[in-house]
Amino acid sequence: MAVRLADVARAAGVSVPTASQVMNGTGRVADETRKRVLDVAKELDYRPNALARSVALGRSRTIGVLAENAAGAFCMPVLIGVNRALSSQDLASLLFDARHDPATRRDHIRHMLDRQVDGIVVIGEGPDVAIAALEERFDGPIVHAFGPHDPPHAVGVYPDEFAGGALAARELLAQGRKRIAHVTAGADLPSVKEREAGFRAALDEAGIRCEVVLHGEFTRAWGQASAERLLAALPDVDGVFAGNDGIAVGLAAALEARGRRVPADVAIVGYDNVAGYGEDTKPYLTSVDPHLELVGERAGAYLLAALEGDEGDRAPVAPDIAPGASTRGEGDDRRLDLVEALLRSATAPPVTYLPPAGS
Amino acid sequence: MAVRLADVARAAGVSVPTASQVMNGTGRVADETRKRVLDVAKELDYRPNALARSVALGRSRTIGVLAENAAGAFCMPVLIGVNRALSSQDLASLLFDARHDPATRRDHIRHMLDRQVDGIVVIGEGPDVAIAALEERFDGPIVHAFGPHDPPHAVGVYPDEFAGGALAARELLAQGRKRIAHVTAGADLPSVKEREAGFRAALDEAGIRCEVVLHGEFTRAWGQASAERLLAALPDVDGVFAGNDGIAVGLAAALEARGRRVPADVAIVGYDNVAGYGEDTKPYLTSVDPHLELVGERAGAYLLAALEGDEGDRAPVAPDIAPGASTRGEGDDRRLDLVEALLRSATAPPVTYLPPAGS
DNA sequence: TTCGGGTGACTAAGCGCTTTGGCATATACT
DNA sequence: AGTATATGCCAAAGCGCTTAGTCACCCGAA
Repeated sequence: MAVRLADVARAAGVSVPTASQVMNGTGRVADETRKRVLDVAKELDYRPNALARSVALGRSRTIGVLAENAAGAFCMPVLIGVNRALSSQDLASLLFDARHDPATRRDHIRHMLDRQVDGIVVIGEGPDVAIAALEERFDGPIVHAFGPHDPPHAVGVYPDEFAGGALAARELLAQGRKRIAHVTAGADLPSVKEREAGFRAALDEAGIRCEVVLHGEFTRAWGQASAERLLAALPDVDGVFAGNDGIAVGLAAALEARGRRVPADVAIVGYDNVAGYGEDTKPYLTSVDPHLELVGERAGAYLLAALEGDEGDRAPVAPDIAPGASTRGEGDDRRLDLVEALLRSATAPPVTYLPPAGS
Repeated sequence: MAVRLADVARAAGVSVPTASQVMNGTGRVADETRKRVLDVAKELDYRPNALARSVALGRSRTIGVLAENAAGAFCMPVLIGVNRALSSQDLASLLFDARHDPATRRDHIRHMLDRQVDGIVVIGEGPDVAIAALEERFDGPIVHAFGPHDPPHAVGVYPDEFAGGALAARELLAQGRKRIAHVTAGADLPSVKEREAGFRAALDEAGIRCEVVLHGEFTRAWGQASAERLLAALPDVDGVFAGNDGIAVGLAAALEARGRRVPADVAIVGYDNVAGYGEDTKPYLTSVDPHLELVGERAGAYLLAALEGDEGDRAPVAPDIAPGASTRGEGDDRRLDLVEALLRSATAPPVTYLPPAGS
């Protein structure tokens, strides 16, 4: 079957421990011997059995990733980032999806601990993960990416919501907007609070007030519904920071329906940059991109550091602005039809797929 | 530290092998002893070390999932399905993302084989995965979910594209449409061929012809551009099957811009149901939903069966129609939904997989 | 009373790897 | 020459678990 370390040792005329030391670069081995072993290993294409190694070492070089809701739009980018960080160090990740279910979540936690994961990344909510893990006598690091954590048992890596709010403000300010509003979700959500605080802070710096804040929910329907209230409260509004892209799109459409041109009359900044993820397009919506991949990558990197005993970097991840037509318009002055704008932005590359021969 | 089987054995006053047999339900153990061991195990909250077990057994109860492009819209649903199937049997999955890079892909294959995966699921392209795995002396099952495979080394589980095309046809027929067209991507793509064949077959059954077929690419831009040609070729077109949702929304918008009302004048059916995935919305677009989660689940189930030595089910996965306003009308939100659909479709990558071409 | 068979536990060996400790041999020094 | 020191390798033990093989025991049958 597979090539074992014993095979290499035999072929190289050394003992198994010596071969082991060569493979790990530990212990004292003569250069000449080392080379011989390495040559033989390469010759035989020796591939160490990571499982056995893990048992001997007591470390699996595997981390568990627990997604609260894998189907959600925010999970994949974070997951990709986590994996990128891990694979750079030959770690692998076991993925579990809790599907918002406490029982499932607990099962998965037990399961990953049974598999001796060295650490845990939680993507999304994951309440009580740290507690549950502790109850199972888990003593590895736990890091939450993009979800609240339970200090002091776990740490978290998050997008910088405050900075994101500030970016949104600066985008509007850069377009010369003065009558500013914020349409967002419930004020009880920490991310909502942070974004709003950052938004206000950046406006303050410029000596401009946020005149209206409407709290609702993170849906397109709310964005649409908010338009009327917004116009009633601030008829000459010329810049809106929407709490997420759903709100932004709903609001934009509803404003257009009421005769306000976007961005000529009202500039709109969204949040999350969902449209921008995964492909290069010139989108309609200007949106704050929280760089979720980077959040995942940082979370993974933090875990790597923690496994080495170091204190990793868990600074919030700086967002970016993804410019779109909803604040910067187009070169010409003509009315921006939402659909037309979207269609104009269609720059998807052609399909260049060829089926493999003979399949 | 953790509780070992030895701890349980000692506390129960038996030897380790006896305890092992109790935990596995193997061997002959007196009922009284069995009960005592189990009680002690529960008492101590014994959790077997899956790693050590794997080494002893030579099976890791872990499967490797290799995504060709995790960031793509089609990956996550499949992945979720795979995981669902696996977790039902206490298997876990190691996730790797090849990112379209052959070198990365090969690295990941080696890596997962090093970790002694019992089987492999490939999501998306994954050319040569089977070959590479074989070269590494891998002898476990390999199943491709939603991507071409290399028979006879691997098997594939795919959405039923033919049936999907037929569904689209029946949706249009059910709405009484007679002047039918199909706007799709390049005829060299197997999925395009299958969908078209299914579409034509179902139309034939009703004695209706597909009068125009336009081949382009899987983009919104092509959908938009196709409108003019479509109207030139078939001015009184009243039903269109679009090859994917991107084409559908582009076409819908362009038709609306030319004064054709959707669906009053022209009904449109898309494919992939990207808008419907992951969130509850009242969609604009009627779309064929290929049930990618189910594809993943079936692929996982197939692997499970293969690991047991059985021949699993690899029949194509039947699609469904996800009804929307573009064929069945209704909804003041229609235009708004179109906007959203466009936003979403901005992230939809082209379909690049092979249908079950008799494999 | 002895023998065969069934029962229920155990000892031994093995999975593939790692680490510790010790023993030769070679080199350096008085 | 004889002691110290360094070098290179290996035997042994260990990780936590599993399986195969063995053995003591108790029973009923002859």
